[in-house]
Amino acid sequence: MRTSQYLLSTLKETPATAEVISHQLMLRAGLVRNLASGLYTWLPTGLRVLKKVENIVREEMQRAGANEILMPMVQPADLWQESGRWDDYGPELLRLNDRHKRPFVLGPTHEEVVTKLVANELSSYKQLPLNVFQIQTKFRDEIRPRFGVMRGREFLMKDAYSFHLNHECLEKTYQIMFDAYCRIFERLELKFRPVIADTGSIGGEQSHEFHVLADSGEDDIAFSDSSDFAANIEKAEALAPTGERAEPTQALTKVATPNVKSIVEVATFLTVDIKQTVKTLLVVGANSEGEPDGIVALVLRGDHQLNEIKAEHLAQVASPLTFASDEQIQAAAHCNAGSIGPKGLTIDVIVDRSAAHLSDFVCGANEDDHHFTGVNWQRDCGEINVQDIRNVVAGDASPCGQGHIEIKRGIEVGHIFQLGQKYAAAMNCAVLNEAGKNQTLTMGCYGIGVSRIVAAAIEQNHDQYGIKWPKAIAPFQVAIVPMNMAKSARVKETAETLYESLKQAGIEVLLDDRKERPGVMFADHELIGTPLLLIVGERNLDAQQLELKNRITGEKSLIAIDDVMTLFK
RNA sequence: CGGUGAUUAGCGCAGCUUGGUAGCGCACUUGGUUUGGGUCCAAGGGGUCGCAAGUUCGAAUCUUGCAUCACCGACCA
Repeated sequence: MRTSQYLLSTLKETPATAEVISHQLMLRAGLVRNLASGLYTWLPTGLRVLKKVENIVREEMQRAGANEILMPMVQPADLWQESGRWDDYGPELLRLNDRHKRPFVLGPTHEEVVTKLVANELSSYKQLPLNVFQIQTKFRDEIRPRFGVMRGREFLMKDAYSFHLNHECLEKTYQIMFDAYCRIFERLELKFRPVIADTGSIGGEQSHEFHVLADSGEDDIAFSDSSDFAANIEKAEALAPTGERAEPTQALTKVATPNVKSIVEVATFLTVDIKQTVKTLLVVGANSEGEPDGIVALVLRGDHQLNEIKAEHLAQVASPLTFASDEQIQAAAHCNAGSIGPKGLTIDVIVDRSAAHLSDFVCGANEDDHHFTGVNWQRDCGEINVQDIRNVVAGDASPCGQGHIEIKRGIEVGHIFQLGQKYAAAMNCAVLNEAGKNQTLTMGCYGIGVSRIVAAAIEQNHDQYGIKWPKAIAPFQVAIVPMNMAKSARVKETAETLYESLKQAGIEVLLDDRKERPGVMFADHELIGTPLLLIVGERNLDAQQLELKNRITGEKSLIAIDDVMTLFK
């Protein structure tokens, strides 16, 4: 490709709306352009990278035995009603009507469509297992699109779905996909970790996320400092403190705490360690059918944070988690939010393991501007329901039994699930088994955010001058940068000859034939991150040499023109 | 969904307080100059100042409404 024919579209200045480095560089290097909130056009350079990521993913899926298909992006609503997700999915699901007023959705994922497909196509256990995948645009009407293509509303995703007669067979494919994912991210040269994850709205049993480690990531990942345990913080278990709870030593005392509301204020006012306080959160409860019903109290140690995912998995708590309104708080606790405590509440109380381990602690007195000190669970509150409902924090004992927790940020670029029979059962996806009986299939599903990987790769690979692409996904393998081509016939001829021979060898080469000053060219190529620059100039031509510059290492060296092709062997 | 802020040329911004029909840098066009790290000089082109209504002789500027974009939050107990 010649820059004179190419839509390079680099920007000298950073657009004001771009917050994270990958978004800034994607705009500056001319990879993408914003169309509307969360919607991006891919320019030639960005598309080249996107296609390379896509191809690596495709190759590894095929190597793992998956079949590529392509399903429609627009899906009939009745499929979603059949699976139950028409009601469950919420406003992220963009719904629309066709000209006949028939309801459709823009596909945020394809479990329904693929389950329907397989239900129709398969009839015998002999056809199992089957793994199909597609690489396709998804649409999710995100609450808050941000960070460019990192969390766009429209994005490119690889989604695979496997079908099995039983759970053992699913486990095998799940492991094959787990390994395929590791190979993909290794080929992409990204620093990544598989982590244990929650299954979220997709539903199902076991699940792993694949995270690219970067400070700009949106997820907290909990690691053990002495094993390979890693889990999304949503899922990382907080172990109960070891040892017996200390015996009460203090008398229960009610103290006035005028205008003292937050836990920090309480601890400061009473000069106690924040770890000797508990906070009580009131949330909407759930009845035996899982319908929202009543109010439930959740009690945490003052310095801990509620883990909403863990809380909403509890049978007594409504999902999604909803905090009680001020009126509901008054009705349940007879005081304002700043003074609630577990003692004397008539509603269900669920106590976190760490809070349950305290003795002689401080809590609200369920009376405005008053707290209790010297509270003890058994003595003052009776039997309590203890659960794990907090986020782990750095330094906690690792749930794997080895070492302690460390927390890092990650960008979720892949997610694999053991779905089980949720969709197959809802959509009647079954085959005849060996006994000639109808048997519902067991499913797995496996996603990779292809467009997000492009952003994640930049987050991990950049410097002050621009992007430093991993070799496997660089938009071009090499750029030819001629010095003063307009004035020197020799430079022009050498550059052109080199360009032709590289092109013929199938190498992705960009010839910078613009009439620009060297500094402009260098700056542009550093910005878009081409790994190798071949600099053609009068200076070295007498010796039949070129300058070779490595974008990643910054090394400069001289190379004989005749040896250039050896660089690509 | 709540809060905050922004919206003036392709991009980054000033002008608004104190109303008089718009400016700077970069980019772009033309000519010259320069040529191994974002040259320099000169001359140009480009804006219904987000949209609508109002106040006024007169609105980018004041008022009201709307839209879009972005950031923060959704842990206050």
